[in-house]
Amino acid sequence: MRQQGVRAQQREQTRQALLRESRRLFSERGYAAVGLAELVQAAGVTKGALYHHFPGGKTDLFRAVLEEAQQEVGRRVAAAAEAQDDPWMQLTVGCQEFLAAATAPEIQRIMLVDGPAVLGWSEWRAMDEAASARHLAEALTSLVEAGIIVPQPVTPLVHLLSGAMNEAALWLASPSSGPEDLADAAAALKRMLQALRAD
Amino acid sequence: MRQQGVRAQQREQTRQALLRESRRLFSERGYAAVGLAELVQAAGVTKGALYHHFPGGKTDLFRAVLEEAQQEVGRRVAAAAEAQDDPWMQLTVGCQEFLAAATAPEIQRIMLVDGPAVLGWSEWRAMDEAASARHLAEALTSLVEAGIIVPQPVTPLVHLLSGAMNEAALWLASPSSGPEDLADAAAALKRMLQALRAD
DNA sequence: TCATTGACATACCGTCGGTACGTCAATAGC
DNA sequence: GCTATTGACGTACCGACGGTATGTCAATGA
Repeated sequence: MRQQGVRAQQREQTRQALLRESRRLFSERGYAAVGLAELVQAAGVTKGALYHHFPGGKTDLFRAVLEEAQQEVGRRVAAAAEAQDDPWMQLTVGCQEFLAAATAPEIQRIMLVDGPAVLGWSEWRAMDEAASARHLAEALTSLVEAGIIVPQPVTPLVHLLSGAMNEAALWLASPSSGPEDLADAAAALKRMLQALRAD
Repeated sequence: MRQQGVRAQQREQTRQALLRESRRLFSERGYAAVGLAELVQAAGVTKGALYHHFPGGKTDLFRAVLEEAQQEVGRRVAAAAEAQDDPWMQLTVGCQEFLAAATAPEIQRIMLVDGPAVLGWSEWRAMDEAASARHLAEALTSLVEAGIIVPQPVTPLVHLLSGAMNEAALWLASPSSGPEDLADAAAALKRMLQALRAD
């Protein structure tokens, strides 16, 4: 199925180079500080190629990079959760995994800082929903239905928890926090989750 | 004390016009979408005036606007909290007030979306700390010392709660949520706070 | 009264995102 | 196998934008 014709092969290669280099540059210096000239040079192509693959220009390219990063996080969280049998453990382990995944430098800035500003909060939120917040919502819903969590609307909960973890990840990755803070943050988060339980 | 000389009076007037119009434009269309030309025209001045008052240019102007917005929120939260006698009520009422204040459209985008992206998360966080998160930290600290909250490091808590409220405010102000969601979000937040109590 | 300075306005520059157009090889049809 | 077509770019250029250097003129202080 792969490599049907030298044409599509080259195409995919160029696209991947663009994605890879832009992700690196965006995460290192931020969306606004990276120019297209530098971007295409790093990828070994020209602006013509960029606009051929991403008609929307810089914004479109960023959108693709963001989606990639978000889905990576989403997969990591889902995988960690599915390794657990107990629904409650799926929630807590998933949250821990999210904290770890969102702390990675190559993810941080793109997903949590530039994302909302470049694409607007609504679109960012929709993408986040599709990639990873969806899992959180599903986990909470099933826990409510199972009676493990006290009955309540899950949507506000998703936003509160999602926001808490996002900010915590930002803090944990910042120079103002040390490696020992991760445990404290995880513990505090666990306590907050515990508060939702019915028993 | 006010109006010492026609000179300082005009100066302050120009500065306020710049601040007011830029805050309006930034909150309406976002930092990146507003050009300096439009900005200075709306304020009735020229770029020379802008760079005279804000040597750092667009970034400096945004920083001043952000600081203004943050301190407004901080004052509202502090005022609401101080109206309460019970320390625990100070915390909960302060959080509710923050939710209300941060939902205002003229605050939202500047404080929660563009802020971290334009100035970087570190600087944004430092300003937030000085303006409003400080109050949250103090309230939590005194509650821990009073034995009302279980002993634990407060810094992670501050970040978790702050992030939760920020994201909740963003959601509550978005078209994807209705006015009835505010009560649900407030209730969920209250439950999370309740989880911190020792009794 | 006059020199100084502060609060701007004007003119200009480099850079950046975006677009129009040209090029050339890979594919498709005969 | 030959040719028409198309797709994947490269090149040249444009307008707009943020930023700066310089000019101007009234308020201030001696």
